[in-house]
Amino acid sequence: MARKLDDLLERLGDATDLSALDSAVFDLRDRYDVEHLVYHSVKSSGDQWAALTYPQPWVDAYVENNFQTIDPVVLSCFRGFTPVDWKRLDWSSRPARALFGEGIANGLGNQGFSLPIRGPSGQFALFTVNHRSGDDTWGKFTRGYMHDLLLAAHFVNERALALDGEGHAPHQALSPRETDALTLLAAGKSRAQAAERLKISEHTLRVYIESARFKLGALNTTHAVANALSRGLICL
Amino acid sequence: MARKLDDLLERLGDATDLSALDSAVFDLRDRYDVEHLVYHSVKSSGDQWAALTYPQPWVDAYVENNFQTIDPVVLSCFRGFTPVDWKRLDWSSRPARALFGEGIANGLGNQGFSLPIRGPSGQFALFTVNHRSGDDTWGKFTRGYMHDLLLAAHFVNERALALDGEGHAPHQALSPRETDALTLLAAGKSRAQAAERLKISEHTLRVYIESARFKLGALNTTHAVANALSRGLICL
DNA sequence: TTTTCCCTCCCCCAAAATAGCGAGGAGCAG
DNA sequence: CTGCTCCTCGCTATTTTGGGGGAGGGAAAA
Repeated sequence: MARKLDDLLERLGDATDLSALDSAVFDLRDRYDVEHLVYHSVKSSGDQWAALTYPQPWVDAYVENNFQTIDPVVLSCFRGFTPVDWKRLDWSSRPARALFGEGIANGLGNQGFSLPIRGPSGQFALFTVNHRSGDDTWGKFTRGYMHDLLLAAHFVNERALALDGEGHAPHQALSPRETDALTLLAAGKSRAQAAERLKISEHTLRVYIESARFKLGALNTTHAVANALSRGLICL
Repeated sequence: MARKLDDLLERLGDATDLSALDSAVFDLRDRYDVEHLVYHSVKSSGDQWAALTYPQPWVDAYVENNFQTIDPVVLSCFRGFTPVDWKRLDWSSRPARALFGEGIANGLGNQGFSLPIRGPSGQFALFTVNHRSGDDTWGKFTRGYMHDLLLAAHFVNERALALDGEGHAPHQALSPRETDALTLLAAGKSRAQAAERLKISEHTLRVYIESARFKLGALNTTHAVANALSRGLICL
């Protein structure tokens, strides 16, 4: 069963652009005979984008109305790690029910599960399998194909995030002291506290912060820390 | 081949404590006949911990010397999304070479690949496969078992993060305005500039920053921005 | 309906960060 | 040796933030 995936995963590994991903997603949908598959980059440094099989009117409506801010699937995935089965979510709130109804009206299936994936700079994406079936059929389906689709999802996600992240700046390295300084500031220390911790004068610390700011092209300390964090130059 | 994993994945899904994970990791190692398997929670709101088959002396040395701050594997995974093959990393720096030599001396294999995984609150973990072989054997091994082990890795990671995250407060979400404020500050804007951008008074903006600081338990603006970034609450 | 958040605005003053000008020594590569 | 970066320290003045009070309207949930 998993072998059914091998050539596809191979293709994904070699994918150099997003259209290859897109076609892979369509291919996956046909192989597993589900209603829809969606790869959706919810939060990213660049533009949001997606590789999906949803009908365009639904996508447009979703984007225009900023549905991701009320979609229980997105919200739940965003604060979790594990795959989420749609039917275990709380659809009780009014906007959520409206969203679900709208989806059905636009050709979506009533069942689904979604998988959250994160990148190093706060990128956040979803991979969703959408299907039309009763609860028992759906249960059998998830038991049978969950592993396959998760594996596929991870590959799609990895490839997508990698492609998405390719443009990111070749970061300038910080000196050890600069790293120390920014790390302490990111931890909430004031300049005086950080200087004390590093056993140097506050003025010296200031020099490090300024040179780090310069190297990172940052306008102030907060900006420098934010940059360093999102580039992985420091960590909390 | 993937069927070899089914019962293990089943077991993992039901795992309710870390020892179950631990035994699963040992089980995995035996099935695939590799040198070592490592699940390592590098960054987490709680304590760092791991489920691994490395010899204890090596683990102790690693922790004591804070090797994760110079380990190319950790550093590379931290700024990436995709699985990393050890031999494609830059081992040219002196401390890195020393680290590698120490590892070999402690019984580690010379080959490996590692997979980064992230959780919603900035948790960051690694799953590593370590093996002793020549480059060609290793190439065959990765081609043959990569998919299996990735799948296993994801399951271990998901389970581990879920267990790890169980005690953590479901961190308080920021209000839209608070998110806006922190996002602009992270982009290097001053309070005045951010207020202008949001078309509100600077006083109002300050209220948002303060309440965000309070919610995040941050000591100052920089701290709040760093927290929000690493928790994925804002992005650049 | 009441409560609870969220958004918006205002005051004052102390504390902290930023900007500008400096200086010298250590270590390493060409 | 010369130039480079890194590390260390000093001063003053200005700008920005932080902490402490408030207050009212609106929307959504309990």
